[in-house]
Amino acid sequence: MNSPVPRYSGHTIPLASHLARAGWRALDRRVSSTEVTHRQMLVLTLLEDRGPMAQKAFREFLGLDASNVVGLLNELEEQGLVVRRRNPDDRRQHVVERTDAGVRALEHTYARLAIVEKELLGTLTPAEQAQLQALLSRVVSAPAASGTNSD
Amino acid sequence: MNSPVPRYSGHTIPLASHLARAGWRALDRRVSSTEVTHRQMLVLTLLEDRGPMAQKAFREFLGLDASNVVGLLNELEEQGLVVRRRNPDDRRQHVVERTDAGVRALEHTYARLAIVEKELLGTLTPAEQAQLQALLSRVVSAPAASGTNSD
DNA sequence: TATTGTTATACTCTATAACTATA
DNA sequence: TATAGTTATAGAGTATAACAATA
Repeated sequence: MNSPVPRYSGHTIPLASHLARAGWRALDRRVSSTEVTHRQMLVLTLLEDRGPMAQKAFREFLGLDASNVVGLLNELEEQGLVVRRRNPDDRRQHVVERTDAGVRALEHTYARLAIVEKELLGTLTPAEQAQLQALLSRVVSAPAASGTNSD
Repeated sequence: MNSPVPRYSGHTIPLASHLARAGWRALDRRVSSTEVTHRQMLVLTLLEDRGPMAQKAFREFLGLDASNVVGLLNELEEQGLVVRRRNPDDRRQHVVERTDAGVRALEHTYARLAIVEKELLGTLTPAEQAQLQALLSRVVSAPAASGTNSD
């Protein structure tokens, strides 16, 4: 089929949403049962980018509710991909850290994601792909787009 | 807070996802009970972009499952924002069309979306915002990124 | 027999509130 | 009293399969 497609009347958020949905669908379809879901990947990625951190931070940076973070970390801990340990300086906090298996699992999933992105972004030149990524990165890094729930 | 933020290790899909999630959250928070949800907006937008169409098309263009489309259209029809009528040439099909109220509701929601995007994309110059939108638009319009469920 | 749309259903994702343990 | 994390629960979003009507 020659791909008639919504234009979303010139707005950016619906376009980003469309790309993200297509990307996650393609990724989860490609990921075997020994690997991680796309939501688990977000958690592992944040740990890769920023090192061990308290659970509170996942809520802030990922825009996830605290109760979701608990469930996601439970899954990852059961699979042996992260560990939770108490912070001795403030025993209310759990410091979350990746295991070696967690590092490997993320790398494995990244390989899958790279394939998906190659397919989805294939109409853009490499330079344009880099440009798209840079623009999105700046937007997401801006205060307003951080996952803050304004609470 | 000075907004430390995930970098997602240089991938595009997670960045698009982050922006989309932040955008929908901000939009739905801003939308009153007399307005439409962001998923309903996608349906109305497709009708605006492409005119009256059968329900099958929503599945293809939006990447939504057929059963979801039914529910979404039920909501919109109950609110009087779309109408379904049988296609006389193929009585299996329902042709979906916006009502005047549907047109107005979409315009109203677009005004909200414009405010949200102004906030979220504010770190980019207008030229960069246009560039981002153009790149996303090309990606989404490419065959691979259409909501095709490969079935 | 194949297709469009519908229903029933279950599973995933997200949000809210009440709770605990620490501070 | 406030904060980090947990649990219970409900609601939104999504996917699968069986079905009715029509082709």
